[in-house]
Amino acid sequence: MKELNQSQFALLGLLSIAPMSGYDLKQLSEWSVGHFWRESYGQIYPSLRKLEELGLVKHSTETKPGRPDRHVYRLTRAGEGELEHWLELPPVNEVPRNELLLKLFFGGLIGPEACIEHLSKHLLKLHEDLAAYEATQKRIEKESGKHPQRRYWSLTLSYGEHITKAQIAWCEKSMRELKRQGTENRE
Amino acid sequence: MKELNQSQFALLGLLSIAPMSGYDLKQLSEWSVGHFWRESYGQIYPSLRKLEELGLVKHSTETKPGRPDRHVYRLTRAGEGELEHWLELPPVNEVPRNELLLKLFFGGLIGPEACIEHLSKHLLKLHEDLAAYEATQKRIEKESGKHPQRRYWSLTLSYGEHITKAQIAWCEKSMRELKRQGTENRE
DNA sequence: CGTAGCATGTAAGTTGTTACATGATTCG
DNA sequence: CGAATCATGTAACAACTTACATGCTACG
Repeated sequence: MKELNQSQFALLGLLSIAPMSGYDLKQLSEWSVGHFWRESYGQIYPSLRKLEELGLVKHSTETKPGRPDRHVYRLTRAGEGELEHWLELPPVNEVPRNELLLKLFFGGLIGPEACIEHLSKHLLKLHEDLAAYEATQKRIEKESGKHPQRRYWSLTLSYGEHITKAQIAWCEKSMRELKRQGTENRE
Repeated sequence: MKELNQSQFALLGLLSIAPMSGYDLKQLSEWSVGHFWRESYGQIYPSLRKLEELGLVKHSTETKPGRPDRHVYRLTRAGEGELEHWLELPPVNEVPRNELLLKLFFGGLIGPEACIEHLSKHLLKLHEDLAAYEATQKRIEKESGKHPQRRYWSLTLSYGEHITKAQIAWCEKSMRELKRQGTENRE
């Protein structure tokens, strides 16, 4: 009676939106929860099997000529129950590793210029992320104008926007400081 | 000629601050980089061995009566070189998983009250984090008033402060919205 | 005609956590 | 006297990524 892991609950959650194949799960997850949750096929397909063994999902096969078979999974009652139970449990958040910060922490060894270089690349990425959040917001409004959960989806996008803006501010401030330091030290 | 992994570079980095034992590395890392990087003993001890095999660190043993032996590791020239080379490479940042956001994304299944509960717990944690950053800032000033890298250390703390404050703002806003929604729906 | 998309899946390897084992000393 | 701190380490497991394998269709 092994417990499910986070990945498996994530899949149950996505299946609560609509019945889907493994391929669909990957696609949907990428634009919907992709900014804070990623799954690879190497996790998805074996997990779907296991969930089915446990009776939490079941699949039906759709056949179309000239197309690979689609295995469409849907939640069972038991699956819904498990999911809801898990959703109520307080979320456990570990400290995410951040390689940029780690490199900056040891920045003295490579000097301010190299650090500024890392930061400016990061800054570009952040602006792209911001643009992506806006695009996703629009996509949610279009593709699910009526879906009762769209308010919750916006909540998680709003998170992305908040912390991305905060990172932009931090990046710009840090780059200014490093530049100042660089010129001061030449005296 | 297997490449080193992130953990091993992190250890090299910490050893660049001062020669240390595995135990010391764990202690130091917790308060210095602990808000964005964690290592367990299960990684530290085997990694130190491997780094020594590769000639990137070497250890000497300190013996004190009535105390366990300390294996103090220090960087070799080769180790410094490897570290610096890695620091120059552009950092790779994967999307960190966030269980809180995942649960909120599916919040429709448990309702606004349960989501507010999750958020308020998170909010408490965020305030603790903020307090911890201030304490660390002071500790840095005290314990390393002269260390040339302390500006870089402050940079990473500043990151923590920025995104923690942004998260606090997001939490409060989200809680307000969920409360509004909860009362509106009763009509 | 090559590339991207559709669609499934596996195998090998890497990485990481957790719990365990040991044992002395110091502090309350 | 019990708990925390100092200090090392291993074994078992869990989780995750990547590359590979297959093969058809639609598009430019």
